[in-house]
Amino acid sequence: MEKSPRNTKQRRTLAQVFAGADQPLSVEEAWVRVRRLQPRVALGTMYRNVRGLLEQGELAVVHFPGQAARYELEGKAHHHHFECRSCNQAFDLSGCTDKVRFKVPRSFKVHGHEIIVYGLCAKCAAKR
Amino acid sequence: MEKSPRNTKQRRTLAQVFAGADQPLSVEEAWVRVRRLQPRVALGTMYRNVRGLLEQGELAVVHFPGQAARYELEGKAHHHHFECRSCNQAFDLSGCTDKVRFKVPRSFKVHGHEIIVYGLCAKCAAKR
DNA sequence: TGCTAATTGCTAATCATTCTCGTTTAGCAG
DNA sequence: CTGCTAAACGAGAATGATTAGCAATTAGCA
Ligand SMILES: [Zn+2]
Ligand SMILES: [Zn+2]
Ligand SMILES: [Zn+2]
Ligand SMILES: [Zn+2]
Repeated sequence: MEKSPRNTKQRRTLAQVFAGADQPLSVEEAWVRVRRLQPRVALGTMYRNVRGLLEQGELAVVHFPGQAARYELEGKAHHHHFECRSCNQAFDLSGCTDKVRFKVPRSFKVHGHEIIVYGLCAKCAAKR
Repeated sequence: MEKSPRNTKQRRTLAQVFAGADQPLSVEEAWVRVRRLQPRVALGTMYRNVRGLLEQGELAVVHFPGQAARYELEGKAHHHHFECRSCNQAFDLSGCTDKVRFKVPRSFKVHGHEIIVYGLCAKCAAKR
């Protein structure tokens, strides 16, 4: 009664690209890399497969305000991100304040949270 | 040499709507409320004026992963937001864990942070 | 080798947001 | 108060990211 996700060439290539990425990739960024290994892949297929891998828990989504969604391999420990406002790069921040309980009314049900720290990365901070 | 922003009726109404809002509003949500006070306002004008108020520092933007941007009056005390995953509404959470220090490398320059707590609001939590 | 449903490529359709352009109007000089 | 002009407006086209529809292709299995 389960689904039977097919092991297609394009899905394999996509997973391979994410496995070899050193930073979260947008769907189009991933598309560019996939096409280097296998031309003639449709962008729509990228979106479909990213969603598939996401649902299978193989990818995690990383959102940066005002930008297209990016994805990275799932499986890292709970962590958050730092966004450089100059070069726009994203960095992983290990750990979490754990105290993310806030004054959420008791009638609310908390599922999780997301934290983004903004600023300048080492390189960009040095330039000024 | 400065700009001369005109005090139009639609800009006034928009500011009034945000002043009376108890939660961050998307441009379309604001549009609905504006039209209750003044019909025949174009959506494009909403976007124009939101951007204007934003640039004048009268509004602040709040981003929710995968959703349209929301805006609220600038100048409130430091706070964060709760997003209901059922009805999609945004709620203000007062205060902050303050312990948001993380292990950001000392060479990085921190400007600020954003925290979003996900879950179900009181109403939606009750329905199940 | 053959069958069939999952997947693909392509295109059309959404959604949020911006842009264009002809018309209206706030703000100001006369 | 009257006119002028550039800012702002309304309507709708354009853009960029993402999703949906559909006929053709193909992975997985008998
Ligand atoms: Zn940087
Ligand atoms: Zn955390
Ligand atoms: Zn709710
Ligand atoms: Zn805070």
